[in-house]
Amino acid sequence: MAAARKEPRSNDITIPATAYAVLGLLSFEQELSGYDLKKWADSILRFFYWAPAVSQIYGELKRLDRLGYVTSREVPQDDLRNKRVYRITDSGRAALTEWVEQDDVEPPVLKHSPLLRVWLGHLTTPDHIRELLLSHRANTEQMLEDARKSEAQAHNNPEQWHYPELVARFSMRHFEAELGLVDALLAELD
Amino acid sequence: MAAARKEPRSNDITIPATAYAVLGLLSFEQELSGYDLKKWADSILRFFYWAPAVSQIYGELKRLDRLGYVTSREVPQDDLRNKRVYRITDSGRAALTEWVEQDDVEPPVLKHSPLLRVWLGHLTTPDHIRELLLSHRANTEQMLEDARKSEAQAHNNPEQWHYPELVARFSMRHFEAELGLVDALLAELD
DNA sequence: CGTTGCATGTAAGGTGTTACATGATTAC
DNA sequence: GTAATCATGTAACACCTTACATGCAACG
Repeated sequence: MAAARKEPRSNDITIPATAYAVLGLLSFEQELSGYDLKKWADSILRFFYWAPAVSQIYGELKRLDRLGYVTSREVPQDDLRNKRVYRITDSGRAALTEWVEQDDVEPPVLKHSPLLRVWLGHLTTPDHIRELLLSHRANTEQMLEDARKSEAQAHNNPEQWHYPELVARFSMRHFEAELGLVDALLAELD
Repeated sequence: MAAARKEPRSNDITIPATAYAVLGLLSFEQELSGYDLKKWADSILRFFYWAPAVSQIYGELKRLDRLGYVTSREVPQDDLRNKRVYRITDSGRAALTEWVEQDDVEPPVLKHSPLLRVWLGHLTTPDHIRELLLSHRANTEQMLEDARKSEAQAHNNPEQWHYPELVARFSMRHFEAELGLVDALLAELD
């Protein structure tokens, strides 16, 4: 008998993690526009997941709408402009919860291009590699700083924000750890 | 004046990092088949980058061939079966080196779905979240063990393997750090 | 005798990006 | 007055995966 494959749960249509990420953003706030969602994703999600392109967010919203996971309405903006705000439905919240509780945890995906370059160090000089690592180190420091700000923000917020705060702290430490790893590697380069 | 965008260097056709990863594998060994490359990628690249599907490897090889970055020849296998082995060309080595030395370092991409789920913890119970983290922890421990083996292998090998050894050690520490972060998060869950 | 490894590829489809199009308002 | 922010979307394309097709050899 064919071994249990994907274990499609109940009435689940499988949608990508990105869709759940967008739905997840909507599970915190009342109503958000596609534009709002993009800003949010950029300011929070990018630390531990990643920030989808604007166009993809609009696409995902359309999909979520088709599935009945969100509803939307137009709110008048200025004069002639309208904006469309989205709200998660009960069905959407249920689907999202099911996804969160899903016991089959995919491992994190890491694509560390700086390291990929280091791995190919035999093609260039140690100086180049060192420079590359320092550049990566600077990027990481920037991320760490941003993550710290994000953590501070999450800190003074209602109960619902407990988990985001924990995750923000995790991210902070993650970037701190990365700095340590880079430094150790730099030290070993000699 | 339009700000410098992608800085297309010299005669560079931009090919994805994956293509360089495959080319990189070929920069160590003399000749490898698509099949060999897949095994390699699975056993090494996956720790800090990621392992492309078999079919993609064949696709990338075709592209690299078109670009003149690799050459191939058929070697008779058993009876009727042939296998095609690839070898990096001087032009390929030059292109790869240029890529390694490129000063515009893209940051690592992390898609941490377990954390994404934790972030949405308000939708479920702390027990579920704990379970999820323990599951992720077990996966990480497995990766750590594998990375250790890989590091040990890289250790007793010729000069060229110095950088892979450093990277293997980085990966080891990376997974150790991840375990630490998960444990800290678990502790804070109370 | 069934599974795994060896070995190579095609086809289809989903995921995600960039570029483009449009246009108002606000800030420097 | 030029750029940035707000605001939404389409189209084209690149990337990558799964499923499929094929078939021998070796191991248990």
